[in-house]
Amino acid sequence: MTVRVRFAPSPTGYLHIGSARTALFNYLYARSVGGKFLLRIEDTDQKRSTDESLSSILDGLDWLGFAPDEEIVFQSKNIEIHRAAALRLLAEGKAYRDFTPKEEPGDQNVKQAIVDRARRQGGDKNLRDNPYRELSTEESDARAAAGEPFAIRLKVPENGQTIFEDAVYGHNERAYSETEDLVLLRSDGSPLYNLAVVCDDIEMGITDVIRGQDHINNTHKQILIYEALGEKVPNFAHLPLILAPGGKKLSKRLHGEIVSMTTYRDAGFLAAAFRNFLALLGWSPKSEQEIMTMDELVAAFSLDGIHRNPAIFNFDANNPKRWTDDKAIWMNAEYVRTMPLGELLPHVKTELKAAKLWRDEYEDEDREWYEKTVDLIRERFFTLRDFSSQGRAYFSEDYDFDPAAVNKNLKKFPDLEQWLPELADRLETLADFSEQPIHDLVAAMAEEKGTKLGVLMNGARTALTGVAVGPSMLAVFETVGRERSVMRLKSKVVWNL
RNA sequence: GGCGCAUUCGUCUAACGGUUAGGACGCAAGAUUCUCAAUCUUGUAACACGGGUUCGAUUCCCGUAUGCGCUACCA
Repeated sequence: MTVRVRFAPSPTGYLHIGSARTALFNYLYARSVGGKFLLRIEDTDQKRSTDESLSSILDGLDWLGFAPDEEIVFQSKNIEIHRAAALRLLAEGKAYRDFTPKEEPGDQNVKQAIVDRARRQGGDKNLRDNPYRELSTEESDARAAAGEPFAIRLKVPENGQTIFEDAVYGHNERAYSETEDLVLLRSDGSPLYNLAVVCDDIEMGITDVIRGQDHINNTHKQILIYEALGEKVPNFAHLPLILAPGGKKLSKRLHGEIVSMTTYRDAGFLAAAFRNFLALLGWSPKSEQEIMTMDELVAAFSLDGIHRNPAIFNFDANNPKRWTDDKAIWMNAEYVRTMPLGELLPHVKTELKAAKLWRDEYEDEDREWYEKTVDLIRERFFTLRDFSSQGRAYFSEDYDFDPAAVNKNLKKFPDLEQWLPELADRLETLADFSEQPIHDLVAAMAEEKGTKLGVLMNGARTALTGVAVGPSMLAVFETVGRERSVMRLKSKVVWNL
C-alpha cells in the first residue's frame, strides 16, 4: 500500500517554526518511501480562521518547497461527512446524546479554567458518570424530538485500553478509564476536532500520521473513534516539540516574529538552508554530515532518527547579531557562500530587484561582471539581504557609510583626505588596471608617503564600499572598475559627514 | 491534581555494556601583514542525582529532582 501522509495546519496564525518542521518531516517521510504528501487545512474554527493566515501558511509552505501531491483539502467542506459519522455512531449505540446544558465560558482564561477544574477533580473522577450515558433510546429520541439541545458523545467502553506503537515514542497504552466520553458533535450540530480529523484521515486514505507530540493524548481518543467506526487505525509518529531558550514554550505572544516562517524568508534566508537547519532539530542522520541537499535529506531520512526529547531553538532577543539560532545563521551563510553560483543568482536577482538595484544588463552585456561580482562578495555574506546592504556599493552610487568604518579607516588618518584623491589621479593613468599593477602602485605610494600599505588600502576600502570589511582590495578595485574607483576616491562626501 | 514523555558540552547532536565520551554551532587563542563577522589551525566545554543489576555502566532497572506535554461542546 502506498504511504499517504498529510500536514494539517489550522489557519489561525502564521506558519510556526514547529509546524514547518512537522511539514518537513511529513514531506521527507513521504519522499523517502515513495509516498504521497497531502495538505489539509483545518478551518473548522470559523471564529479564529482567517484568509490572511491561510495565505501566510501557504506562502510559507511554498517558500520551503513543500508542494502537496494532491489538491488541498479544506476540512470545513467535509462537515456533512463528520456529522453523518457521529449520527451513525449514535444510531449504532456507540455514542449517546448528552442533554447537559452547554457550559458558558467564564471570564477566566479557558486554558487555566480547564487546568483548575482538573486539579480539583484529582485522579478520582469517574469519566463514565454522565447521567445521559445510559438513557434509553426512547427517552433520548423523545427529548431530541421535543427540541431539547444535546451534544453527541462517544460511548467509551468501560473496560479495555487503547494501544498503539508510535514510530518515535514506542509502545503506548492507556486504560479506557483515563479517557472521557469525548464530544463528537456540539449542540449546534458542528463536529469537533477529533471526529473531524479521523473522518478526514479516513477519507483521504492517510496511512501514517506524523504530528506534534502534543497530540499523543488525542491519538488515544482518535483510536477509539476509528474503532467505533470500524476503520483501520493508521500508523502514528509523534514529534518532539521545539522549545524556546530556557525550555519554555515557543509562542508568538512571548517570542514574536521569530517563530514565524515568513520572518526568515524576509530576513534573506535561503529556503534550502532553513530546511536543512530545521531537519537537524530533533532528528539526526547519524552521520557527521550536516550540510545536506533535499535529496540527501530524503535519502537519509527515517523515523527512528527522531528524538523523544524536545529541542531548544536558541536565540538571544537582546543581541541583534544572535536574533535567531546561531546555527541557522551559520548554515545560511554556508549556503550563500558555497552553493552553486547558478542556484544563488536568481535569489540575488530577487533581492536586488526588491532593493531597486537591479539592472537588466546584469543578464546581458554585464553578465560576466555581475556573476564575478556576486561570486566575489558572497564570500563574507550571511543572508541575501547582505547583497543589497553591505554589497550595495557594488551596484549603486547611492550607498551609505558605516560610521565605525569611517572613523577607523579614514578619520583616524586625516592625510587620506589628500592622499586618496592623489591615489585616484595615479590610478587614472595606470596603463593596466588590474590587480598586480594596482598593488605595485599603491605599495609605491605608501612607501613614498611613509605610511603602511594597509592605511591606503583600508582607506580606499571604506571610500569605495562604505564598510570596513570585504574582499581583497585589489579585487574590489578591479570589480568596482577604474572609473567608479577614481570618482569615489576623489569624492569629498565622506569627509563632510 | 491525574496521565504521559524526557534528561550527554551554553545550543543541535553521536554513542545502541568496555571509547582519551565523537561531530557541528557558539566562544577563546594563534595564523593570514590590506580589512574581516571570511579562511586555516588549536583550544574550551557534557554523561542531572541516588540506589541497584553486572567483572564492567552514559548505555539496563528502580527511585529522586528538574523540565515538558496533555487534561475543552479549541484546533
